[in-house]
Amino acid sequence: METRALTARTSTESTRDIPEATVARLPVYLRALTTLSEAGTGTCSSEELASAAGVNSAKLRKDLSYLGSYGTRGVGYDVDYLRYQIAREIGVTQDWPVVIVGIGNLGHALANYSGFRSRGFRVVALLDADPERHEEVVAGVDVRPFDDLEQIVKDHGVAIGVIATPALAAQDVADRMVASGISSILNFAPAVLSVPAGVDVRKVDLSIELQILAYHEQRKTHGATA
Amino acid sequence: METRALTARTSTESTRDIPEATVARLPVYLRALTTLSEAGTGTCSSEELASAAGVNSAKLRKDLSYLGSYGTRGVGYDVDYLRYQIAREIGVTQDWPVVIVGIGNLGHALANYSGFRSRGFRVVALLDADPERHEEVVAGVDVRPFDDLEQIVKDHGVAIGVIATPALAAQDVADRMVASGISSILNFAPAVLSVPAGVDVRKVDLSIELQILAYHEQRKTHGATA
DNA sequence: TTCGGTTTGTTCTCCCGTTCACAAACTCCT
DNA sequence: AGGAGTTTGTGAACGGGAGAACAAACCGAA
Ligand SMILES: NC(=O)c1ccc[n+]([C@@H]2O[C@H](COP(=O)([O-])OP(=O)(O)OC[C@H]3O[C@@H](n4cnc5c(N)ncnc54)[C@H](O)[C@@H]3O)[C@@H](O)[C@H]2O)c1
Ligand SMILES: NC(=O)c1ccc[n+]([C@@H]2O[C@H](COP(=O)([O-])OP(=O)(O)OC[C@H]3O[C@@H](n4cnc5c(N)ncnc54)[C@H](O)[C@@H]3O)[C@@H](O)[C@H]2O)c1
Repeated sequence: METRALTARTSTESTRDIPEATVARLPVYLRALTTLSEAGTGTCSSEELASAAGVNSAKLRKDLSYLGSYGTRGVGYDVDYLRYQIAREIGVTQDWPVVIVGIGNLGHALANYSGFRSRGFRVVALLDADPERHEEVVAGVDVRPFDDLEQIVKDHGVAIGVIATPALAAQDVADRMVASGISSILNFAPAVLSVPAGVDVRKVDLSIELQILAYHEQRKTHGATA
Repeated sequence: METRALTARTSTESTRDIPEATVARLPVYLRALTTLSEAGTGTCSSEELASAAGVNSAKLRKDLSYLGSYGTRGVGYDVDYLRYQIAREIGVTQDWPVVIVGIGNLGHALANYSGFRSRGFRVVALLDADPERHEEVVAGVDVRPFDDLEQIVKDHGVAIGVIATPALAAQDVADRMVASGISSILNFAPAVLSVPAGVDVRKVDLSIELQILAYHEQRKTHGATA
């Protein structure tokens, strides 16, 4: 399921491979640190940061230990320093160009989302197959034909693509993205995407989340009435 | 992290507790089965279904075994029968009323999302704190004041709430939801929510997903240039 | 310098999830 | 009826992650 190997480890690199579960939590820590920093906090303990991030403090410390020893025993972590270290590790110290394909209901919301810019991502293009969409300008970016994909990816060095088309079109869009050189895809369409090794796909599926909630909800109420 | 206990197991119930990882995959199987059914497929093997769902066939079989023995050895699974069994287990054979709070960019997209209805969820109310929103009608449902929450939850027996407000308002909205009787929350705001035991929270965070992709992307390109 | 208090980094153990591998069970053909 | 071929359901091995617990390291006061 995961993309492994292909990255030959050079000896000098600090590439200890960070567990996937830890990688998924680093952005949460990053956000918590940003909040703390904006609140004027200069130093924080693992307990405080863990609380702000909603995790166990032991887990937090273990996660951070994969990056290195950035804390001071008896004191805690320097908020801004740790924040930079995590940002660097994730790779959001500089902006990543992103394209969004499928500018319908969801695509509009994504294009208007300000959280992109503030977290290291820059929407360089909005693409849609429907010619009627091509006159529109969303959040300062104009909607362009889907066929412009290759050129845009090449021009801006885009590595990350977002799919917000109907499910039926998702696989085709993914194929075109991969062919254009995109190697990371965030998929909002309720479809299972098939991509070659070396390409990462993450999916966000609203219906699945709701169904998981429904399952637990059913258990709760079922137990109450039984 | 998880809400445990509180549900006393009565002996007659068929409540073998299904692993959380399996619960998260059942909706994926459900969708794959629906697709197969619509394509006219009457029977399918674990291999076929696993392929359609994008998972390992052994994992699929083990997952399904938690529900019961709904397959036939040497043959496979009856698509419609299995689909019904999974739907029943998840609890989406009847509709769940849902409220959405925060009808901005994202809230509009969610309200317009047709995938709700088709998967067992019905949006019974759209709520927003901004009075200027209250004249609007989105997807046939009119936007109402946030203070109507308690009454709507009571009237419709709402158990599931969706938060699409700015991060700063999310905790307040969650508190009001819980106080109103909602016990499952889907949170789109980038904030860590604190809720009492017995309330389930799931979060969908676009920025985190992108940052995880960026991390792996950085590794890929970094390995190439080194 | 020494000592008490604090907090990190890490080890160890346990649990959950994944995957392999195979016996049991079913169909179909002869 | 019997045997060959197919597919499910599950036992067992394995790997990874979560959490408890503690030694090492640091600060500040005396
Ligand atoms: N709206 C939501 O809140 C929501 C929530 C979860 C998931 N989704 C999923 O996100 C996707 C988009 O949802 P939506 O509500 O925005 O749908 P939509 O129909 O409003 O928008 C889809 C857009 O994709 C474009 N499109 C179609 N085929 C294309 C192609 N081959 N190449 C490029 N563009 C193409 C269409 O022209 C349209 O503008 C769907 O798969 C939906 O299931 C939506
Ligand atoms: N737009 C996106 O694509 C996107 C993607 C990921 C996450 N998010 C997150 O989703 C949330 C909503 O994003 P958005 O772009 O729709 O923002 P938005 O500002 O367009 O909409 C927010 C809405 O919430 C309402 N609101 C504010 N405080 C409220 C309160 N206390 N009670 C009820 N309603 C309240 C506002 O009136 C507004 O209509 C944000 O937290 C954002 O970070 C958005």
